[in-house]
Amino acid sequence: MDMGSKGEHSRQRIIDAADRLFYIKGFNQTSFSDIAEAAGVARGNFYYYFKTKDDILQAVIEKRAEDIRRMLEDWEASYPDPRDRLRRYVTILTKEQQHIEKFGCPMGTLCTELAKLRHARQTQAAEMFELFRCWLEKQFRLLGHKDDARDLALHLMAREQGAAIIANAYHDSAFLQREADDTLRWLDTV
Amino acid sequence: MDMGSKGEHSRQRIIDAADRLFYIKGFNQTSFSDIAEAAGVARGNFYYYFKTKDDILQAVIEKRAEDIRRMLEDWEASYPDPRDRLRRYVTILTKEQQHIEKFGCPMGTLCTELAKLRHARQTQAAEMFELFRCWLEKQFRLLGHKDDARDLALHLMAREQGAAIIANAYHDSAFLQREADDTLRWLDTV
DNA sequence: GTCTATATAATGATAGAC
DNA sequence: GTCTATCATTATATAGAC
Repeated sequence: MDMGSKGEHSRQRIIDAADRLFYIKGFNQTSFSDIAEAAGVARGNFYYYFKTKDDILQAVIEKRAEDIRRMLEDWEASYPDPRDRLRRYVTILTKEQQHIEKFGCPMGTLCTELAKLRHARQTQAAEMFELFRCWLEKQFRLLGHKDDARDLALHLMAREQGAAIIANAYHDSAFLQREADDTLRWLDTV
Repeated sequence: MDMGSKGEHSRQRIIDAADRLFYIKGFNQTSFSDIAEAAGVARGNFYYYFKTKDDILQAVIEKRAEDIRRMLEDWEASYPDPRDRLRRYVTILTKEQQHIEKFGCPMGTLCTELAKLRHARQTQAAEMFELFRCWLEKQFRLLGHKDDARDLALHLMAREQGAAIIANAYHDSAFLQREADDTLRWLDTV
């Protein structure tokens, strides 16, 4: 019941800063000093909230998952038509153009990095994908797809990831837009 | 003309070891000690061949580019039909299943990491993609595509990258196979 | 809860003997 | 061309005063 205390504020600031830095610089390339500085917290005080780097990674993943859940709920409330919901998903590429071109997809790049690190939180990070997969699958089911709803959801996610990788490698946000348009056309045929 | 000397052997062993480790562990996560150990070279001796970590990254990128060029030449020699050549490209996903599931695509993951590091060799790494893009574009042109050959090449690359990301995140090589099959069907409609 | 100071290990990189 | 020894820096992590 002490949510307004300085402590909780510091904790949240650390998570927010880590979330941003993990995306921009990568997990392993982000030091405690980087996070502490960005959060405006003394280095030593850091360990009052997070004992290990694994702890803060876990907190960041949980935060991102929560953000995703909230976003999907918003979309579901805003768009009654499942097809419009799927379209909204594709439109991430358009709305996040600038970031994707520079840093790729937050989910995709984190999972890629954790896989190479053979990090214990790898599975947990992949569950961010699962949130999207389940939600997308549900929309495809509402459109009448039974056996292939799951495959369609995974395929749609793969398209977004592929577009993000190429756009990031080439620093080409125009390509991102073309891929988004192409995916929207594909959606109409499904 | 001294290609059989011990020196050149060491240099090549270092490059080969770095190539493998950069793929498996990532560039920044691979230390000089890791490479030296894997190559069977003393840590100090390392600097006789490569002054900085940037130097060895450059050498690895050049090696990978050379491997790609050779592979594309082989494909061109083996398959007279441009459509078969495009199919061969898609089949990478099948042949490299095991590696992709564990470590993703060597090109894609390296470009992603260098982008986050804001590394100077980022552009050079992206030229590995360019080798594929040019070659794929040429095949699409041979199939009669004029204005959209370039876009088709980029789209095909994005598909492979997307499949690799999802397969890596889920450690699911069966998905990789389904995406490969799906892409082959798409190729038939182009 | 917040801070300074510090321990400890690993990193990229150098110097110099052989 | 190969090696050992070492420097400077940075990283994660801890101790303890306030």
